[in-house]
Amino acid sequence: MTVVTRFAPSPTGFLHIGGARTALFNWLYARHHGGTYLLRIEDTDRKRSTKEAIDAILDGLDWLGLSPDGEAVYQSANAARHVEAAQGLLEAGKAYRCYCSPEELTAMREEARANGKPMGYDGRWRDRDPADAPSGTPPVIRFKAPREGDTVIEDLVQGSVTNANEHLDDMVLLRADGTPTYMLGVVVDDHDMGITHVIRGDDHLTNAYRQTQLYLALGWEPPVFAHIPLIHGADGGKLSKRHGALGVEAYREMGYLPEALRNYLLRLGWGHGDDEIISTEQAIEWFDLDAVVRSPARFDFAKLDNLNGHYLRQAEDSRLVELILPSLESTLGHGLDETAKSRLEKAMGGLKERAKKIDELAENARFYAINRPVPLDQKAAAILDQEGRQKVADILPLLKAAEDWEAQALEELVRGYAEETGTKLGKIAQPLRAALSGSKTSPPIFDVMDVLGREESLNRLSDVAK
RNA sequence: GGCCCCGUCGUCUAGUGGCCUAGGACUCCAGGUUUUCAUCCUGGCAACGCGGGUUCGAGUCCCGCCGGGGUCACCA
Repeated sequence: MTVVTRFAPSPTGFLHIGGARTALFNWLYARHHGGTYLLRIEDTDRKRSTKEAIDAILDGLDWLGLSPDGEAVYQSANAARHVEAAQGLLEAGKAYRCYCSPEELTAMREEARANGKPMGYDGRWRDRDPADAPSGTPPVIRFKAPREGDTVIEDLVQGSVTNANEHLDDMVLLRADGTPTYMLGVVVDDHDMGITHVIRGDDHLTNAYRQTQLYLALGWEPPVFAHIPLIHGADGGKLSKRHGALGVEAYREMGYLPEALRNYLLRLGWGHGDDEIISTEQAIEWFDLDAVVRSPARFDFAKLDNLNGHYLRQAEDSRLVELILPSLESTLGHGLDETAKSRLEKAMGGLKERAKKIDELAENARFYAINRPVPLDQKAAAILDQEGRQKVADILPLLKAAEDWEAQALEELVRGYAEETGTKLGKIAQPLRAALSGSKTSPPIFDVMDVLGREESLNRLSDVAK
């Protein structure tokens, strides 16, 4: 059997982090088994679905490298097919018309709650004579769910889970306006799309019982289910879009790399021995549902940051330059010329070692791209006091006379000078750093001079020398 | 409230009856390397929710309790 998975978000909000992980697991499972990974937009509720949300989901998946195999399927486009399935059920006596008004339903629920009874629909129209139907009230179509026995799901993550059928009420298949509900839509679409494995958040676990009953009533074989635990916030509470969870685009804006987020998400709820840094190729080889943990995990930015730092150091310099350009240009207020870009690329090796996120990287790189005079931050100004400026002035002639303007040669030059004058290297390096970068920290100072070039370096130093 | 699921360091996890005086990673702390910062290296703090069983032996199996989460729509 060829594996076919799907990620099926509803376009009522952004692609949040839990959804992203669900997509990742579906993608990984399909890749691992040489199967197909599809995307279906669950826009059955037309009123709450938005174009913006659909775009955000598509963009988010694309950024994460989790674009589907083939075109996205829109559930709303299959409405006719859903209605057809419901009609079939009605004709077969497996569904019925219910004329309860919303008010009646609410009253029913309140009474049940007051009496401590299950709050579901009580099935009052289940076996009622159609002749009792009130005129002028369009009915909803409800599924005639089995009332005896149990529904058992052999879930690949949760194991064998059972629910007594008496706990499940008769769900609505077709609304009074004739439109299909999500519950009907998923079943029909998953069947029609040939989905073999339904991997989703375990908030859908109870739906799986109902859906299994529907599959059976329709004469279809249910797919294999795998319900993965939800991701919680740092406080242990539910992390959902309703509680301020962030969309993946927010992580992108915060300066995270997609491969880092993927690695982090992978380790949230799944493990492979002591392995932490796991490449996508490796993940495809190792991933399977049996290693998915059953308890919910909390989201931890500290670990994400650490992972991101790792992937940042691993990334191509040219790619990193492209990534920092937008924020750099916006804080600088102007575009960068080729000189600046090539400086950045040359400096990137030393820069990426010192940042955990893209925004931080951009900030640290800024001094390479600015025009003189270099603004000094507080710490740098303190270093460049009378004495500091004097140090710069003292060594300036030596640097001006340097034959070879290259990191190693410059270092030898300055070290020689330090030795001759009996000064600690740090005493000279810090003023140079402050003058050149405008702050007290930067990549190795001789590398900085190398990247900046003779003219720019000397000019920046002259600016502060007295 | 009914039903379902979960419970190992602060966090993510390894652990499937003896290899566990519970391992790894992140965070934090202390050292080392170093021209700053960061990287890197070394070391340290830190956990089986509680109570009963079963067993020669339990983090691992069973029961109860407690705690957390999910779900009960003409939303998805």
